[in-house]
Amino acid sequence: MAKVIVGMSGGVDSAVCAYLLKMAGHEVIGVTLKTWVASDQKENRCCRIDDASAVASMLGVPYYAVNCMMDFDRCVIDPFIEDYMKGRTPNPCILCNPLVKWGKMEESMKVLGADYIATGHYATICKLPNNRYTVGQALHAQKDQTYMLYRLSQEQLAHTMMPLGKLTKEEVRDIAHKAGIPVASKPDSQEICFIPDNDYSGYIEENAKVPVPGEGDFVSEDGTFLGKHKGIIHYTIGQRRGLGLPLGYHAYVKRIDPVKNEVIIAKDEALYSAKILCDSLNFMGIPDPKIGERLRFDVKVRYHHKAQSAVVEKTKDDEVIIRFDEPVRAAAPGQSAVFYNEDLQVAGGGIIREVFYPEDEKQ
RNA sequence: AGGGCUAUCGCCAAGCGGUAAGGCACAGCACUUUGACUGCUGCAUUCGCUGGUUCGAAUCCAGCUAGCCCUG
Repeated sequence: MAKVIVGMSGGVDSAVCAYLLKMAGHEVIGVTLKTWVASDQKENRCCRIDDASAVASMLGVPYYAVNCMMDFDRCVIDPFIEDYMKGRTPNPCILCNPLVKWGKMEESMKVLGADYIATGHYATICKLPNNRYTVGQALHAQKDQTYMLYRLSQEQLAHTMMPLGKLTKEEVRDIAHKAGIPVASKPDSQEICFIPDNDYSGYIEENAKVPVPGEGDFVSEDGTFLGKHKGIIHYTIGQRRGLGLPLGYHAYVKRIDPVKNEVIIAKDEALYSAKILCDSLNFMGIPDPKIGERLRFDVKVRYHHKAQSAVVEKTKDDEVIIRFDEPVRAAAPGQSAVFYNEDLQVAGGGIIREVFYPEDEKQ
């Protein structure tokens, strides 16, 4: 039996995670990472101390709240805002997990003399024949969260447990109800935790430390002026709604040019790309490839994306070029590309830096 | 005052005698621990008004009204 730090958000999943480990005989300690403070505490969906502590006391386990707002601001919010200002589309959760959540839980683990960290993620931790750790797809594929976890280190994975990986959401809720866990019926969280009203641009405008780029031009791919946009932070690649352009066909954002402050508009069929470049790599199920090495994986380009077969070529230090068998739609710089092996385990991943379209290749 | 042009959903806009495209916006739904993302559904019995021609008109004709442009 081990001493386990359970990261408790205040939601059902992490509550059931703690419950299951306790029932299995582990010594459980609940920890909530306080990442940010909402003006209205009720709005905070990823670190509800009141709910989490209620669950902990019901389970009869020690409970601590850990302040990590400074780290969260520095590691998650600042890069998030900077990315948007550059016309990119970041994934805050992907940075938050290894840097803030695991970072703080590892500290707590050491301080409290625990052996493991556990979370309520829908994923399984696997140790491969090559002795490397990785995360494998959850049984409940719809809820699979491996995409968000690809940046965890070997060290972090080695002492992490994810007991929900082999359960469905329904089973988790069922367990919660039968165990009388207070948050059993709490709705699933969604969207980015620190922007509960989902107003990204409003959030960025309020919190940016430098002036937010203002209005500029919508232009077609050949540079024709199509209208005025509200500022590049309002758009992401592949977006259709909210453009306000009556062009007679569905218009989508194809690229964002932060230098010219332009948003380039195209039809859906022009949004497909078979080649992307990634950096900020993290390899999980395999060791860091050598430069020039080519590997075949199924690659996800966004969280809700079915992985597509592709060849990942390591081109230089911390850079890969991914060539898809079939072009993918609306790959967006700032999002992550995650590589899966044939067993749906994460081999690695990186952040998309550049997306190449057929017309780029001709030049 | 004379000449020309235009008048189709809140907005942009097809239609050119055969029984109202499309887009934007809006609303609802689905999806969601990245993207105010995506997808689906709804949205003019009616074409400035009044008559006329026709089996049949938003589409042709006449008059009226309004806006724009040119000439005085």
